[in-house]
Amino acid sequence: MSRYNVQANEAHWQQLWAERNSFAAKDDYTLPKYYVLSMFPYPSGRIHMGHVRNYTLSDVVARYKRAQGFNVLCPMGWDAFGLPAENAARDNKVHPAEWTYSNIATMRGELKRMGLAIDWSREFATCDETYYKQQQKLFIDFYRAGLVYRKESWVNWDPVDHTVLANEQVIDGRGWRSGALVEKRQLAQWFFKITACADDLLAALGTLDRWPDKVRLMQENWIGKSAGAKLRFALNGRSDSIEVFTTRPDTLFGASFIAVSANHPLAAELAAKNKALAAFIAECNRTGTSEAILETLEKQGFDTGLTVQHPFVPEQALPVYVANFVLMEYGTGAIFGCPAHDERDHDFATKYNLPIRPVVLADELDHDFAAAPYTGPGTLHNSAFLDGLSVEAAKQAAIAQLEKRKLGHGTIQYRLRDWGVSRQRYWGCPIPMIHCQACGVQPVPEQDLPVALPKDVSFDQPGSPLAHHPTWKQVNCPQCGQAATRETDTCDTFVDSSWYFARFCSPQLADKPVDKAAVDYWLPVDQYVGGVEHAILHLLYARYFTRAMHKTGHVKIDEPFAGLFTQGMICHESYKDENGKWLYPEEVEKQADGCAVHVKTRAPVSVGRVEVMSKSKKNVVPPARIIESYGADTARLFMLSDSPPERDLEWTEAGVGGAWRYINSLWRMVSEPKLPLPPLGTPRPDALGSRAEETRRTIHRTIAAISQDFERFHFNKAVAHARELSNALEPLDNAATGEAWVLREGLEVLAQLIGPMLPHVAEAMWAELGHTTPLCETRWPKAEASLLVNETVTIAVQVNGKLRATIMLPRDLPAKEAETQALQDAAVQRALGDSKPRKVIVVPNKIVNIVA
RNA sequence: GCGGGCAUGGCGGAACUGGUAGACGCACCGGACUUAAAAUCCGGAGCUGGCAACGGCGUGCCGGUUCGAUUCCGGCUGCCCGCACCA
Repeated sequence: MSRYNVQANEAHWQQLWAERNSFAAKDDYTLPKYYVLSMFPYPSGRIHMGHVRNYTLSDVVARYKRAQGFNVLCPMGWDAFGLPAENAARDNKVHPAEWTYSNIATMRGELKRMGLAIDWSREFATCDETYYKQQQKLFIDFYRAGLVYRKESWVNWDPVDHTVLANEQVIDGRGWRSGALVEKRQLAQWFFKITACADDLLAALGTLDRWPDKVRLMQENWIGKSAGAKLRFALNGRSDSIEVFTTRPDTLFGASFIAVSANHPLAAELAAKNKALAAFIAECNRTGTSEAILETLEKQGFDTGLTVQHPFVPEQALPVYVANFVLMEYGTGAIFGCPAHDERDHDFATKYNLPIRPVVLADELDHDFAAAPYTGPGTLHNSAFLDGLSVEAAKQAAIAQLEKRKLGHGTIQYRLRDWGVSRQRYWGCPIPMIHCQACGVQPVPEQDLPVALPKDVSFDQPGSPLAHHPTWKQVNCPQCGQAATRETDTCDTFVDSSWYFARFCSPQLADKPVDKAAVDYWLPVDQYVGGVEHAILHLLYARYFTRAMHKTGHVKIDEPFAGLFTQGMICHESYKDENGKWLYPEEVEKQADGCAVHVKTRAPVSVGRVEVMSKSKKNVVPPARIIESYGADTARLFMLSDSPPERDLEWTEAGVGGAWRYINSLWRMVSEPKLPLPPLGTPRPDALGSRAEETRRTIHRTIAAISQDFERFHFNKAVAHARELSNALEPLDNAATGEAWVLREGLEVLAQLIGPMLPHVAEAMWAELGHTTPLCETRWPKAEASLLVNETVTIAVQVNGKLRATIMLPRDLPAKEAETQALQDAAVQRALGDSKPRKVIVVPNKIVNIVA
């Protein structure tokens, strides 16, 4: 029995595709195009199973669309800047560039072994000077267009590493690496004005009909639009006022205090003369922003002794507190507290004995305001001109009155904040700006780009290596020529990934970020595939960046990704030894009794939950090993079968075995066919036996089914349909009735249908069947419409809703006749017994239900 | 706390707009081939009663609409995800 030689075959076809340049996207902009993109990988060192799943999914789409005649662009690149390279540099004394490019080389090799239909000629890494030079140009374009600005802002500061931390890098109030208590500090940072697009980013979500609802909803919540009012409270005994934002202007008459953030300018001003307040503010700033802390944190306030005037009741004075629960980053950093109708305000008022004044009453309910606030709908009371109005009407009326008295105005507030892109790191795109004492901030002149990273840097001391570099930042001001300094911050790596998809359209272009004709043709990406973990940040930033590139004349679209698919994660059982240490799957052997032992020591191993593969739990399987022993097709098949791609997938040895067996049986079907196959191109015999006819129906129904499965990303069903077709071809063994011809037709179609999923074995089958042109260059098969409908149909017959028989009837038989036939069935008669049918429901070609 | 999702055999899952629940596979059981094993091939199988023919029960739980509900509606329960002192 000949076995399919996976290694030789896969190498052969991969080489042939490369030689024939089979997957190059054509720069002929008159062809119908299809742009398939996977989220490009970070070159961490090795390909992991998540990559394999991601690229398999996009590869099926790419190959399917290519077979349909589209000019397909499916590129690959590297999201290559980032902190791990600096950590490697510090720990292993290897330069970040060397570490990164060597990882890229390894991973490129691993990816190529997957047999992906990628146009490798377009590959680049974001750390290539040619790429980040163009990014610097974009940065300057954005700066000139007023989309980029620099401002002082509060940041998470790690006092040990001397660096700013992203919110995600603060764990329980401590730096993720140093473990030091994170402080809040004010620092000058570069920002992209994403909030200016907030409303458009929100509204346009409605046009993204090929995005998962979940992702759109997450972005909607992230943008967090809320309508309300901004209003000023005049400070008693001073000439200034405090501005607050509220979504409940209707409850203004229930106000009993004002609270400002610990970082509010007024708090800072007062703290300068008040040590106790300064201590309180320091305490607030020390507390991290982590959820765990916030949940247990008590509301705390510091009475400033100041009071403000109520805007509608001037004689009423409200105390002003500095409070730990008011965020400087949202609204105006100050609120008015209405304890009767807000949970936090109620907590605060209870603690500090402030009045609770109910102003909204529900009609029927008797609410205990001392115990809890009331936040539902109702009618306004004790509120002067608002009395008797509903909450909604009162909001409008209050805003109208504020505007009339020039005390405030209706406004829209977003949760979304401007995108801070400054990072005090080395391995990133340098922000191309120069600080001049005389001229202020100046962009680097275009002819001086790129601002390249210096090679000679040290990672021994904490803080930014660029800032420590002895000479790099010294430069002359492009405006006045005097000595000036470079910006030493680099860009957040999310900037790099915000436009790479556009660069793939013209990756070698030297003088511009993108070629207009190329991006106008290729963009938007027709199908983007990646993990849900990027549902908010990356996808939102890329949407913003595209708008910014539109405004600066680089592209003419706003939405970069027309279709988005978010795949599930790969899971695996986890294992621990007797000492509670995690073990890799390859260190564990499952025994016949179901118990697991260590391969070497034979010590018992406890089998844990099936969890997302992660290095920390060691429940990972390196794809390279699977591909070496079973081949890329097996790995790909496993990824596609069983679990729908949006769901999590459990990696199991048994599942791999099943995939492997199917690959082999596919090869066997063509290499050792049950019947001698007629030569390629033999015309269909005039007379086919009934089994041959029936098999042809299955063949053509499968074409239709798999085509639809591919369109809908139902790859698990596509695999099932392919296997059904394989099973349907098995019984063909009668050469006299045209079955050999049908077998050939079935095998050819099968090879074509599995081609996008299992490209290597499909090519091997295709060649074995006598074809000389590679399968990947042939067109997708068409189903013969006449074979998609049956002349006879199986009708289910129910008695009182219970299935009692199935009968074969001619298609589209009149209801009356179907009814008669159904009633004559023996099983139906038995089920009816003595009772007479009272009513019969006939659904044509489907079901007859007899109600007795 | 707010927002969203999911729940089908031992397991992953299928069932298009309400119409034969369990396709396809994994694991399992039996048989063939083999000195033996592997590989391969054939067959079985939701649970349950029965030698069988045949019957009962079954899509997390309770209820509703319908001739008919995995599918629609209301109410629970359990898991999962996102956001969160957002004013």
